[in-house]
Amino acid sequence: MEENSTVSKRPTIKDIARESGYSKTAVSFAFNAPSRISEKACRQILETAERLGYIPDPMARNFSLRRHLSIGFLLPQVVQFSLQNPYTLQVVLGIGNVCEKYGYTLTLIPPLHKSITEAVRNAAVDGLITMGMQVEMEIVSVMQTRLLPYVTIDGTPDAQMPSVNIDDEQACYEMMHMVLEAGHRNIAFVSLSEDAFASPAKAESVPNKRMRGYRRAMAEAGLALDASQVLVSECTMEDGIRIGKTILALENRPTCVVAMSDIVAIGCILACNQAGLRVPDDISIVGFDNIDESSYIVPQLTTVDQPAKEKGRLAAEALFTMINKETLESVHMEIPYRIIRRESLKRL
Amino acid sequence: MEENSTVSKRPTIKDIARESGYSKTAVSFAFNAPSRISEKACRQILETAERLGYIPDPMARNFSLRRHLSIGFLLPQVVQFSLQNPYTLQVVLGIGNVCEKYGYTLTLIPPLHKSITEAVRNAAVDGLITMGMQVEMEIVSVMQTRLLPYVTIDGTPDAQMPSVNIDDEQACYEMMHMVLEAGHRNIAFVSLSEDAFASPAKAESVPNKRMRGYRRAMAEAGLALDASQVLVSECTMEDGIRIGKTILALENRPTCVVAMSDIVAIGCILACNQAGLRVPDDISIVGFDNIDESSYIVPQLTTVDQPAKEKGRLAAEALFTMINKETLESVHMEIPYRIIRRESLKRL
DNA sequence: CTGATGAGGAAAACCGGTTTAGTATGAGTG
DNA sequence: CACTCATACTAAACCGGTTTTCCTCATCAG
Repeated sequence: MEENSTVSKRPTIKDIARESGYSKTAVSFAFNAPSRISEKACRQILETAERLGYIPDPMARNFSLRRHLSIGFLLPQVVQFSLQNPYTLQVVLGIGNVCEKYGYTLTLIPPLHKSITEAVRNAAVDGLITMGMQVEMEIVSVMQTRLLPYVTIDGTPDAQMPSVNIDDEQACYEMMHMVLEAGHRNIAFVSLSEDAFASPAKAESVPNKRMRGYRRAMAEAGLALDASQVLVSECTMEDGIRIGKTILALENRPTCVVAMSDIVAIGCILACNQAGLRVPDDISIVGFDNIDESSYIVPQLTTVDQPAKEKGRLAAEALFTMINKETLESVHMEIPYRIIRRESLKRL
Repeated sequence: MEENSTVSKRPTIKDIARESGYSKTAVSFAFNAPSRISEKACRQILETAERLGYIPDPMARNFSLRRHLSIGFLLPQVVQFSLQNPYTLQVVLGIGNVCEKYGYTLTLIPPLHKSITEAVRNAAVDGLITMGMQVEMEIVSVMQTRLLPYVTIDGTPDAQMPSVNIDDEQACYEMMHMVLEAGHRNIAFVSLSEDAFASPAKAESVPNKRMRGYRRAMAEAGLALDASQVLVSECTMEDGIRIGKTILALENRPTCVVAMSDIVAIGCILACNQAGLRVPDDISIVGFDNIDESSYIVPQLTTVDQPAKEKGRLAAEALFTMINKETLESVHMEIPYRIIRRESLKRL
């Protein structure tokens, strides 16, 4: 049943060709290469297009030109958590700025109910940026099969995988060193959970690298490792609060909490406040990331500053280099970090 | 010069058809409707696909199926500012959650260097959510011409434009009323600037609606309007600081600042702190939005709570309703707000 | 034995653009 | 005048899938 009176379809290039008396080719040229047709033809075609309300279908154009004009960011967690984590948000901002510069859109790809692999199979993008990716993951082979350029932030460097990182092991080691120097001996260490699409624990993941830094510092200080002092947290303030409570309930309460994420550290501070403990007088807390909030909160948080926005920027620039089929100057980018000592760490 | 040895192309459905000895149709069925072919054929085809590393081209599929599986969010400002504004971020989160639920991606569309109109013309999405849009804007006619469903948040309701709003005029009026009740007579009002893609000032834009609430409250209190007390700010903390400094430099310094955005209000608080003034003892400051930070900051901010995430959720749900060609229950959604009185407003 | 039915699969049309290859015309050149 | 060349344009192929249409063959009821 044809109802083209009510369900009016958009006009296509063919309609404009017919109506204006020119060919499809001419119409295409009128929009994309006006110099290749006469002024008169161009004018007539554009006028016809205007009259019929013709706008070239972006999907058809992109399909024909084999491009998407968008790059994807694979959210490490559900949307809610990913963007609520200020660190991740800064990364997204860094990526977004570069997209803007190149006239691309930024597609946020949540792990679909189906699976993250399915999401990557279907992603309508020219390239992907991921966080915490390791080369053994299934999605890596999907991206490779699709010949889709990709870069990982906070992932495991590999010949197959361009990456942007800081020296996580050393950063964590230095932080621990500072805490130990300050006289702490009973320290709770709050590690990061592996990401949503994590594969079997891999020696080179960020959580593991930091863990190595932790162990090294502990060993150097001659301290034994105590499994009950190592906890794992999601990267959310809620989970930080939960972890904080857990720590406060430990038999042998630590004098310092070293959290691998500021947002978790802030959650711990809140938990302490709720429990009536003062930071840092009753307990010291340090974090990692140096998000903006860390300098606002009372007490100001001791943390490791890592330039999140810069990570995003570098990853995106690298991705565009690959999209343009140029070769990367360096496949593994390591950028500097900085230990920032503030009020939340007290000398014992 | 053919270099198919190195520049290997991805296999297409045709290659799988040839290689497996079946037709393109059969291959398509193997992936999308296995029940329509024999088990044996399906097995052979999938096996061939696996062997050759075939993944159906998402672009081609989407093109053929006339869909994108993505909805767009038109960033009201450059990426940097949009997402750094916690209010906007909450809106994005609300939208993102819904996308996740429907298995769609969320495309962030920055105003391209070209123009925002160009961005909308080219957007590869099934629908668009915008902020602060008014029906006279050029992009509205572009979306209509493209037959692209759209919803606006904080825009001007119109028969042509589904919208999600609070009652901005009344909310602002009530806030002003409370400030006047508290005894303030010398009040600085910090209005919002119109959005990036603003059209000629329209009576019904959010900034204007709030301004009406402001005027009504002032009139009721029998106060004359003083143009020097009305300022306009970008929605960034930096600009908030700038505005704060400007206000402190006014000859006749106000006893209260009413800002139309918490992030600006917070900027004002910082400016006061820097100038050695205490809030609210030396000057009261109130905001609008009730972002999370407003309850953390010292002093806690008096503000209007508007459910940003809920706005995003409603807009996205409405958009999906339209994408599915169902009819909206209500085209103009107005949701409740709440005045929240906290420390930053002092009774004179 | 015959005709109807349904399953399995192939050919071709289609989605809406871009691009290649090619044609007709007129101007310029030796 | 014949030949080249540029201009302005068109027809058809192409991008890689999906979907419609149709064909063949086996099965089964009458």
